[in-house]
Amino acid sequence: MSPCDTCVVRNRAICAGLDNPEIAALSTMGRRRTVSAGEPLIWEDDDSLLVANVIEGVLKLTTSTADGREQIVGVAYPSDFIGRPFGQTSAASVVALTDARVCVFSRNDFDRFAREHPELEHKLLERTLSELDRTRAWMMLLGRKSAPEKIATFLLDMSDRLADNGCGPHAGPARQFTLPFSRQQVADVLGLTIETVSRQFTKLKSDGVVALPSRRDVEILDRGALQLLAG
Amino acid sequence: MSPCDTCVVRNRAICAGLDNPEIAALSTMGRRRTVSAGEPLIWEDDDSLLVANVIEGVLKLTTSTADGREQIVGVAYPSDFIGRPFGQTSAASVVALTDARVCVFSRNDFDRFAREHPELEHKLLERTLSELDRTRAWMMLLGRKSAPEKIATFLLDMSDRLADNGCGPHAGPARQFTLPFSRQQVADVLGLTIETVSRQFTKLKSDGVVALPSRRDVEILDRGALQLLAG
DNA sequence: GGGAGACCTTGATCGAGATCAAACTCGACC
DNA sequence: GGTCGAGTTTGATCTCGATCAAGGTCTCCC
Repeated sequence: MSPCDTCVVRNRAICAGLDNPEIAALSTMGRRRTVSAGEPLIWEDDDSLLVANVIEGVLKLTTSTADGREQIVGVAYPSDFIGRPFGQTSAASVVALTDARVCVFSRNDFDRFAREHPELEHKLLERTLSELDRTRAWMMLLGRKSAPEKIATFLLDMSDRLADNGCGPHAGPARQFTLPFSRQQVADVLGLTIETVSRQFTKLKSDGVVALPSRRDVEILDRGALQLLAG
Repeated sequence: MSPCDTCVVRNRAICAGLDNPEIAALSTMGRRRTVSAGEPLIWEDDDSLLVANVIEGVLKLTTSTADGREQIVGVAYPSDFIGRPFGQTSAASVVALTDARVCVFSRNDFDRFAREHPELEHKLLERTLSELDRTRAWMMLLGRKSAPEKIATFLLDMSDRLADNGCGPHAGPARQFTLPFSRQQVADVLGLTIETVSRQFTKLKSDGVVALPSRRDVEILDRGALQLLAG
């Protein structure tokens, strides 16, 4: 397998600020990997000590109870960072929602490299703080919002997240987009059942708030109404 | 107001690894402040740009909806870090649950200082990663656990958190402890109503799983049962 | 383009937890 | 000690979302 050069080039967020010799060093450590939709990102080492960068695609981070209930606790988009440097194994498991390409690093190598490159640690810190903010906002949704509010908030969030996937100028939220989630996965993000999600989608459609041209496609017809519903 | 020297001494987590001149520089930036139970930690600057370290006491981080529903999205114990360096204002508001002492820094000063001291940024990163792990585990609770499971998980979590508040050798989880939360605040942590929390406490008491000598005091009688209930 | 199966929608019913309402407890303060 | 009031418990009822149970639809693959 060749060094994962494209991931360090594409992943501006992680690598910005490193000058060239440092990028070269990071690139020799990373290995590119593809993961098909539905496949887990299996950590190759026995000790489960890997970290990764998303190059392309969307992955979910989930935790489950012993009896099989699942909660999606995070979603990783291109340029996002996956894994848990500097500590015990993260409890979450990672599964690709779409075909994905990632750049994988051994955790030990990555940790050592990060310690030697403060600029990388700084980027990682900013990114982790942002993720924590987002996660806390989601706690509000899970603990206190009703099903209609959850669905509306979810659609607005997806609209924002899927807007700036490309590299162009920030174009604002997307009016139409393709969900990387099945109905069950939407339920697992929102702490609902698949039936409730389906009913809420149907209601939004019949109220003329959204159009649903296909199972995965969403077109927002009345953003104001969604924002009102989102609470 | 004098430089906040005790906070940097006591807060090993933030300051470990900095050699003495650096500690001196940090200590000139921080100002000690006390906050009474129930009082918000009001950010003094107009632009709400402060960060802080907890020296003593417990504080809650909350988000609220427009119509007044509240969710506690984090709890800060001694040595924990509060605030949002390197970015826009965090959405959460901070209120002391007990009388508290904190060490406050101007965000700009702190940011600049952190950028110049990679060891501090590293500590901050480890801490933020741990907090993210904890927050994600809480998402599972909020999204997928039943009221009895939530209460049991909460009590076990409190037992762990309140155990190593002191500086002695790690003594394992506490068998009895004083909750820093009112019933309403427990409800706000767990995404329940106060009535449901009260009923679950009463049930655990009459089942002999816990003793409740006073409103705020808890004694765990049957930890195994709690762990079973926690799911 | 036809069949199979995964995924999704819809309907009927149920129940956990919310809501509404009232009594009780405990500590603070006079 | 008595009173006041916030905080808590307990009870009755209601409701939202879960659960149970069919159908329906899209897509993949031959």
